[in-house]
Amino acid sequence: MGSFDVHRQPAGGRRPRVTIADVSATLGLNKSTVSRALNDYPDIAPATRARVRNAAAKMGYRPLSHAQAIRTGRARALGLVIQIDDHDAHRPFLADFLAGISFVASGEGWTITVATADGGPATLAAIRQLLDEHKVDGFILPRTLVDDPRVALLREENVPFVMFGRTRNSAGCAWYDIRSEDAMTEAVERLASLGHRRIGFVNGGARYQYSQVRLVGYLRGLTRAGLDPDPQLVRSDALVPDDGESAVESLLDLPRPPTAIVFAVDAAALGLYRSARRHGLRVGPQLSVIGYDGIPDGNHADPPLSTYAVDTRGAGECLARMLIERVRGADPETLRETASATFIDRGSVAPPERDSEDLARLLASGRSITSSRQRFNRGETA
Amino acid sequence: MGSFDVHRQPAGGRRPRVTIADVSATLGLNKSTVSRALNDYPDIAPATRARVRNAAAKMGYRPLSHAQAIRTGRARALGLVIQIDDHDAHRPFLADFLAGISFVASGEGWTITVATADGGPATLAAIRQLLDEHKVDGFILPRTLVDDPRVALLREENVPFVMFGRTRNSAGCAWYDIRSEDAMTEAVERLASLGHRRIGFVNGGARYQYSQVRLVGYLRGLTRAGLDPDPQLVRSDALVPDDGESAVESLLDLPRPPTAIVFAVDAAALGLYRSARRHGLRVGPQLSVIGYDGIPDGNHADPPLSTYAVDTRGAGECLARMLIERVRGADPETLRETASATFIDRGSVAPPERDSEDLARLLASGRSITSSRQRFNRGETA
DNA sequence: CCCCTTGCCGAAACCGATTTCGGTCAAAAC
DNA sequence: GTTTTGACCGAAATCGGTTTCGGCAAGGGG
Repeated sequence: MGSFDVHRQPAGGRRPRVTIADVSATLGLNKSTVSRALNDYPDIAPATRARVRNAAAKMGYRPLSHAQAIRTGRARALGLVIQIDDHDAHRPFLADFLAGISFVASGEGWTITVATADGGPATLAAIRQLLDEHKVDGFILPRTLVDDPRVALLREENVPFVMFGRTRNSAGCAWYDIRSEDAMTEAVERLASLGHRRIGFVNGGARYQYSQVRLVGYLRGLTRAGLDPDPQLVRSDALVPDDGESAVESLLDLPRPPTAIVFAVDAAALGLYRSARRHGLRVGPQLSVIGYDGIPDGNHADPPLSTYAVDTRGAGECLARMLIERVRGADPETLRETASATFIDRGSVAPPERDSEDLARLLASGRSITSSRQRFNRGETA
Repeated sequence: MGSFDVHRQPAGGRRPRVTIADVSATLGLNKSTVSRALNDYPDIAPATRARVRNAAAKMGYRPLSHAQAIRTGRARALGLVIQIDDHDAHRPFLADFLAGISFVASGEGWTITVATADGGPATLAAIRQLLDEHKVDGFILPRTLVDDPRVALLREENVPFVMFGRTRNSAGCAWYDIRSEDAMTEAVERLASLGHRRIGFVNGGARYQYSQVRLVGYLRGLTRAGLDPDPQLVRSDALVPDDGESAVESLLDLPRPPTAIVFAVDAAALGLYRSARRHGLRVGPQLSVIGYDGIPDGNHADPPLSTYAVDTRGAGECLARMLIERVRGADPETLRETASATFIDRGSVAPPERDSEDLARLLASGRSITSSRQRFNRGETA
C-alpha cells in the first residue's frame, strides 16, 4: 500500500480496465462467483446474480475476450476469407455484406476477422492460418462452389461454418441462399408473357453453385411458358461486361437470334449494351434484357437495366446470426434459410418489336452496311 | 501417466495444439527460457536460442495470440472501421484496400478486425468497442476528414493509428497519402496544352481532406498554364453521377461554359456523360473530361473516361506496414509516405473543337430545338 | 585466494478470465 | 434430535503464454 499503480498506465491516457477482480472486490464476493453469476451458472442465488449484474453494468465491466478465449477456446470472432479474384469480391456486394455481418456481430459482442486471398489454395491457407491461432470460432463462406474445398477442410477440422449458397453435398452444413432459380424462372415467364418466343440465357461461372440452379430456373421458365429449350440459346461463364458482350454477339449471329436475353450476372448483362449499340439495336423493344444481382451500375445504363436485386446486407445479417448460433452449438441442419430476389423494372424489358426472323434480317442488313466501315464502335449512329 | 489425453479433443478431429510447454519439455528447458529465446531476450545464450528456434519450427509451434495478449496487451490485430455511408466504401476500393492490408498483415502474422458503421458517431462507437475489448492494437483510418473526430478520439486514448490522407493538424500522426493535388495540377496543364482555355473543376465532398488539396492543385494548374481562375467554373460536393450531372448542367449554363472539366471523383465524372448526351455533345472534342480514382466503370463509358488511377492495394499494403511499425513503437513522425496517381488516357480528352463562346452558341441552339421536344433523354439523336 | 561480475537459466508470479472441487449452513428427512 | 440433502459460495487449479526475480557457475580483477 502507498505505492502508485503506475503499471496500470501502459503508454498514456487509457483508463484502466475494470476487471472481474474489481467487480468481485467491490461486492465482497469471489471472482469465481462473479464469473458464474454472469455466465448463468445454476448454483448462484438469484439475488446474488442480480447484484452482480447490476454492479458489473454500473462499473462498466466487459470481460476481456482474450482472457476468456484462452480458457474457453472461444474468441467470439467470425472469420471471413475473401477471395479477391472472385468476380463479386468487388462491387457494393462486399461493403453491404460486411455491413450486414458487422451489424449482427457487434450487436452480440462479436467481432469479424477478415483475410483476403488470391486463388483457391491461398484461401485454404488463410483459413488454416486463422484456425491455427484460434483467431476465429467459425467461418462465413461467401459464394460456394459446386465442389468446395473450403467445406471439405472445415468439415474435416470440425470447425463451424455457414455458407452463402449451397454445394453439391450440403449434409451437415448450415447455409443461406437466395432462390435465384425462382428469379430466373420468373424472368423467362415475364418475357414470354410479353410475347418473346426466343429467349436466350447467359449464365455465370460454371464452377459456382449458383450457375447450376440458375440454369435449372431458366429451363423451368421455358417449360412453364410452353417454349422449347434450345441449347443454342444458352451461354455460360460470363462474369464481366466483356464476357457478356461476346456471348451476345454469338447469340445475335444465330439464324434465329433471341429477342430477349436473361443474364445470371448483372455485370455480364452490361456487355449487352455495347453489342446493342454496335448493331444499332434499341435495348428493350428490339432486344430485351433482364439481369440478376442488382448492381447500381445497371442504373446508369441506357435504358437502365431491369434486374433481380439481392439484399446482400440482409444475407450478411442472416449468415452472421446463423454462424453465432452454430458456434453456440445449434444443429446445422436447422440453420438453413432462403430468401427471394426482387424484380426491379427499370426499362430494359419490352414487348418484342419484331420476331426472331425479322430481327435476324435487321441484323444482316446492319452488318452489310457497317461492314464497309472501319470504325463502327464509336457510337456515331449517323 | 497411462491416462488418455481426451481433454485435448474439444469436439472432433482438431489436431492438438503444440504449446510452449510441449516445446520446453522436449528440449528439457523451462517454459520461460523458451519464451525469452523466441522473443529475443538478451539473457539467452545464442546456442540455446538457435536450439529453441529449430525445435519450435520443427514442432510447428505458433504462440497463441490470445494468451500473449492477456499478458502483453497486444493482440497482433489491425482495426479497420468502414463507414458504409462513405461514398467510396463501395467500389473496388474496399476489396483492393483490404487485399493490400491483408497481404502485409498476414505476412507478419497479424490479423485484421473490421467493423462497419453508419455515420460518424457510429464509427466512433465502433472504435471504442474494439478498444474496450482490446481486440485491436491500432487502427487504419480510411478517408480522413478535414477535422476528423476519429483522430481526436485515438489521440486522446493514446492508441496507435495511421491515416489514409492527412488532416488539418497532422502533428504526431502517421499517414499515407496520394498526391492528388499534383494529379489535378497535371490534369489542368494537360488540358491547357491541348488548347483549352475554360477549364471547369467539379470537386468532391467538402468535408473530406482530399477536396481541399485537389482544389489547390486545380488552381495551381491554372496558374502554371497562365489561365485566370474563375470561381464560376468551380463546383463541389459531387460524389455520385447525379451530383456530377447537375454540376455539369450548371456549368454548361454559363455564358462562357468550360470546354473541359476536371473531376475530383470519377463517380461524379460519369454524370458528365449523361449531360453530354442530353445536349448532343461528343465527349472529348466538344467537352473534354478528366476524372480521378480510376474506377473500372470509367472503362465502360463512351468514350472511356480518362482518369488518374490510384493504387488502392498499394495504399493498403503501405498503411498496414506503417501501423505495425507504429504499434511496435516507431515514431509516427517518421511514418509518412506519399505516392502519385498515374494518368490513364482512355479517350475522353481531346483538343477543343470550338472555343467557349462557340460552345455556348451550340448549346443555346440545341436548347431551342430540344425544348420543344418532351423526351430528349432517350438517346434518340435523330 | 577471495570477491565481484557477468552470462545464463529455472522457479514462480502474473495476466484475466473459467471451471472444478470442496465446504458451509440451513432446511428437510428420518 | 441427528442425519441427509441441497443451495450457495470460496479456494484453487487451469488455460498458454510473459516477465520478474533469484541463483548457480564460470570468468575476471584485486
